[in-house]
Amino acid sequence: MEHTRERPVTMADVARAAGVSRTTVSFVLNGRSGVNIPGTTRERILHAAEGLGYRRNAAAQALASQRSGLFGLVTEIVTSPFAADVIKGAQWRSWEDNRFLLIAPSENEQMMEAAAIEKLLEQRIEGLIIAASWHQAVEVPENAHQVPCVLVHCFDESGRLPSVVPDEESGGRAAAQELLAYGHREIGHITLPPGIPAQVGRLRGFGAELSAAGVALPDHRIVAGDGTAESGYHGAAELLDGPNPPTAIFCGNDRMAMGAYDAIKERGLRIPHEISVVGFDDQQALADSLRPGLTTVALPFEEMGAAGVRKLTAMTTGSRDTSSHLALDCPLHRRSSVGFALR
Amino acid sequence: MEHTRERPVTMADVARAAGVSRTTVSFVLNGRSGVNIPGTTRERILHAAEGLGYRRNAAAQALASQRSGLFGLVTEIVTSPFAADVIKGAQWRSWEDNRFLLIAPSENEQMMEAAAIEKLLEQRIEGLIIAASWHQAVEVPENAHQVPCVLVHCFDESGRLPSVVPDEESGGRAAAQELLAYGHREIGHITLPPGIPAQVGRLRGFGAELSAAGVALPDHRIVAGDGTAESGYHGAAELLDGPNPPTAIFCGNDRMAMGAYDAIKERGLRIPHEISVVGFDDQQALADSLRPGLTTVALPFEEMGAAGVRKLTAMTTGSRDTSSHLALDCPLHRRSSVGFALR
DNA sequence: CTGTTAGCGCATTCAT
DNA sequence: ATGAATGCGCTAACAG
Repeated sequence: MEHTRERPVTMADVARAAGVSRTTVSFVLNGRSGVNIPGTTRERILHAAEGLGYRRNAAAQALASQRSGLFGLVTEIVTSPFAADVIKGAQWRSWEDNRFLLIAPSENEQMMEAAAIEKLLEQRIEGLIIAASWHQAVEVPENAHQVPCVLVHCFDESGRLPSVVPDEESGGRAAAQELLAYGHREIGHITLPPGIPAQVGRLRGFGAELSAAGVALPDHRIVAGDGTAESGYHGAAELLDGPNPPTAIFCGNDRMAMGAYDAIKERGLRIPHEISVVGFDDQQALADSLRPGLTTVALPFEEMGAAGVRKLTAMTTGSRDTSSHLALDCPLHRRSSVGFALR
Repeated sequence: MEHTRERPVTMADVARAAGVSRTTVSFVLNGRSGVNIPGTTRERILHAAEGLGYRRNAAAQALASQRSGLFGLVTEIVTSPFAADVIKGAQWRSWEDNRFLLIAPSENEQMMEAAAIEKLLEQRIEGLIIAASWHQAVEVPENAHQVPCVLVHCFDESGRLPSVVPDEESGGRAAAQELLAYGHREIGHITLPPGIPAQVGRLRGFGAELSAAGVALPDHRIVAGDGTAESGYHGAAELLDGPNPPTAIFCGNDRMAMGAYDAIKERGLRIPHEISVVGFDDQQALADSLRPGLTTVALPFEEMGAAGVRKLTAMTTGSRDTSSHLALDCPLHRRSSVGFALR
């Protein structure tokens, strides 16, 4: 281990070697526009920098220019299985934009989140992304407002902060289209807790698409769930035990689909031969353990992360792109739980 | 959007408000040890900082102290499905250590990797982790040596750099234990390309465990694969079509297990009732699409990421922990492809 | 134990 | 077009 600790070469060194001033070096190395520097001088400087092994010092540059080139992302990285995808999208986009992304865990405790943001602010981030683990209205910590901020997979009540969310309706429509394509016309739905964006959007999109195809979704075919496997089990039981049971069930999320599977199997029905199931969320670990594999609607996490950064970039470069609210499509992820309708 | 751009509060401001010098403020705010400052003075300073809304400027601190508090991680984030887990582990550990982790994509092109590291070095990272997407010997770019560096999921030929790798043998043993527990004694193995660490270790551990249980693994039960599904198909075919076919097959990786599934189903055999299969890698997307779910050995990515950071921390704090090579256990991930032996 | 002084490496305004 | 001067906010000797 011999990281030879020679004094690092600075711009001054380069300037001296090239026989020009530090200013000139700075201009050349940063490709400053609006300045015309003789080609030979340019060459000489570049060559000297190369030869000396000059490397820019980001901290010094940040301090002097008051721009860190950093974005921050706060998310529940350790507890949320989705966070990784948001990070991936945001990270990739940041890198492409020639910026680094600083990640800080929030883990849902309001205090921790503010503290995490505080640390990011110490790093003088130029923009902040706050990502939630489920589509909801959030209370943004006060200190988040000290820098351009965009919300991902959430939004603030007041609507002042720009946000990137999944288009839940598009997901509902995708689910409906799939079931319709397989000939289903007797369809049931188990909802999420009433009022939350996911519940409202998924149901609305689903209902609209069915309706457009002339298929009814009567009230008795819509049973209320609460997002748990338990409620999925009971919801499915209710749908199946009633008169004229549906040939397909669209579950508001994968966890409920899991419960529905149990109720279905308990009744000796086979998926997808006798009944089809579509979930929502595309939770790997879950769809992984279900037999047969669950066809489900995915949330566009990676895209949301990338879109968040893109919006931030637009904001920090002053482009008045305050088309604040972006909703991204939720694509269907086919596995094996949808089959042709028997009736 | 009114991020009021007042002049940020500096230490000088705090010092003035508290009626002390900047040095004293610096000492107090950084909890500098070995200095005894009157409790009242401390209070006064802390209070002033709080009141003025002082926030440390990381760039300035980094510049002056020559320590950035940053670690770098180079990995194939966009193309490798495993990278996210390494990042998660490393990110979490870094945060706990009060450091930020800077991520840079390598995507396997040697040139890009050096360039990525170069950017990290501009940020004056204090340590670097290079993570590979498969267990291999790597050629470390020259510039990586300018800072403490640890390799994750790979190692350098010369053995000079510390590394954290999976204990492939432990994985082989885990696979053997599972099959033995289910009563199998006629077992086949499809190997990875000969010579690579994963091939050597997995086979060795597997063979050793069987041998310890008095079960033979004759040469004709070991067929050479190359890691592709195609080779898994052919390998399984060879094992099944020979005289005295095995009741279980341990595949060197999940992709080959996938191919093996095809050969098995083609011959009318049912998994796990008539034949058991164990894979290696625990590739979500793959195990996800296989029916029945594949029981497979997982690589400890998250742990490796965390261990990498821990090692880096030890190195940068001077602790002479040059117990350079760390190998972490590979645990079995049970799904549904292992059943009781018929014979 | 506290304050004074001098950089850290770079950007930038203002002369030349 | 280039160079000199100044400051970004903080740390770290060294004095007092």
